[in-house]
Amino acid sequence: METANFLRTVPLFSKLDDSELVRFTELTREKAYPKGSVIVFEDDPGDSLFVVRQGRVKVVLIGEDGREVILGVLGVGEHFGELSLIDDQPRSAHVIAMEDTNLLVLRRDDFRRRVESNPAVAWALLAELARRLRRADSKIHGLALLDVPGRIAKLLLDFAQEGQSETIEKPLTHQTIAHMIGASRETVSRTVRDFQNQGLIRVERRRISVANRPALKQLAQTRL
Amino acid sequence: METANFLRTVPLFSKLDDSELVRFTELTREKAYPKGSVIVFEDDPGDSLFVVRQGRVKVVLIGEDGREVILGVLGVGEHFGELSLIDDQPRSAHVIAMEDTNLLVLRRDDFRRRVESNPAVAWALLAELARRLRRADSKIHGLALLDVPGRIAKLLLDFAQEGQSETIEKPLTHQTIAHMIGASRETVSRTVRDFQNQGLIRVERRRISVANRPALKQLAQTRL
DNA sequence: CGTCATCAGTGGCGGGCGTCACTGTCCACC
DNA sequence: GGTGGACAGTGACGCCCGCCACTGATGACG
Repeated sequence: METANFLRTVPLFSKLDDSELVRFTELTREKAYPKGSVIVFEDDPGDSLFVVRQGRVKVVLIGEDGREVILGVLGVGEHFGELSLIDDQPRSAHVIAMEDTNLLVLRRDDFRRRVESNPAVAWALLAELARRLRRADSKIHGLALLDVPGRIAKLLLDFAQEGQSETIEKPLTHQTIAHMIGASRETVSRTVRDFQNQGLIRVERRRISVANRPALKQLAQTRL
Repeated sequence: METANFLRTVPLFSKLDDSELVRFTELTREKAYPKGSVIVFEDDPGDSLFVVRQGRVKVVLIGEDGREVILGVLGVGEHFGELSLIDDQPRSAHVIAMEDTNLLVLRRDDFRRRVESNPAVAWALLAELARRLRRADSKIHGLALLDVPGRIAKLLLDFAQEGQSETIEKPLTHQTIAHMIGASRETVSRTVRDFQNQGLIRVERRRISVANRPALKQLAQTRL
């Protein structure tokens, strides 16, 4: 089955043997969300885990005045919603589709049973949460003591990292970047232009690539 | 045994039955760290889990220029070091004793074996990581869109929360607060004074108590 | 092929807050 | 009980960056 093959590529499930994988696929429903739709609301009681099958979503906190912070952008193969599933607390953020998106949905009870009967999944889940925690800490680090250029440099390096390549395939608008680093759109605009002029990055058709990695590292490094 | 009784009070272990608890205690070594000593170094390969038996430690990131960010302050009954233990990655931060401190130390392999053979521990660990992740996200939220007074208000409320009372027992220096919220000592000093003058908080002998919770909430709420 | 929405580029203004430099206070410890 | 170290309270200065207000570009869609 096709879904099973897809799940096999997701770290969370990759350690499972075939029969176990099939079990999971059977518990899965696929659902479509048009661009801009809200998939989960903060403070909702949450009882599902979602895996991105196609498209892209953003995890975002929104203040009452409407300002938002993007905690993360998730692409194909990434998942969200496990927190509420683990601790029964309400959802900690909104999740919104950035493009037309298809998600695999897993209900809590089903998932829990599978986790409990299969330590490999529990372990993979722990590893995933550990990874996120490290990233969150690193983000806090950046927000606490880097200026805007530093935060942007850090962001670009983070993205360039996970893509292996020097180029960042995800098209990011300045607005999105701004929300991710807690800055204004205008400042991002100016800074990106500066980076370009200094030859630190190369921009073509809304796609950014890293041109001078060491210099960016420098900026992202606790400089005043 | 005394250590067993202590472990029983720690959420991570509280779900265990007595025999299991005794097994854990047997794997435990107690170690003393004088005030100011570094318990773990960032980037070290880590292979131990620590539980605070007595005293207080801070989890801290330090930039090359020496500036630091405090990710958290841990008191009696709290633990750290599980990340490296889960994913075999190097430690993600320094941990430093803020007072003379006693820690229970658990080696990785021992702990892993116990986790694998006991789903209750795995589940408790998941819950703990989930809790931290939520807090980290909330911190990111604050750093990204609150000004310094807002961040301080938020911090005070967070502390007042977990202590149930309106008073914060942990004596926090302005410097420490500053490092926790990514601000300068001077600004914290001035802001605390302002809060006091406005009757939002009460300070006596380095102990802060919340006097006007709603007003603080207001400040901590995505105001400009 | 216009029309509208989304995104980007710029200038100007103002204020929040970091930094520097002291002064003052409180303990701890010899 | 004095002395040094940690902590706290100001004042002054300056700059980063958020906010406002436009002006372009680009691309989707009827």
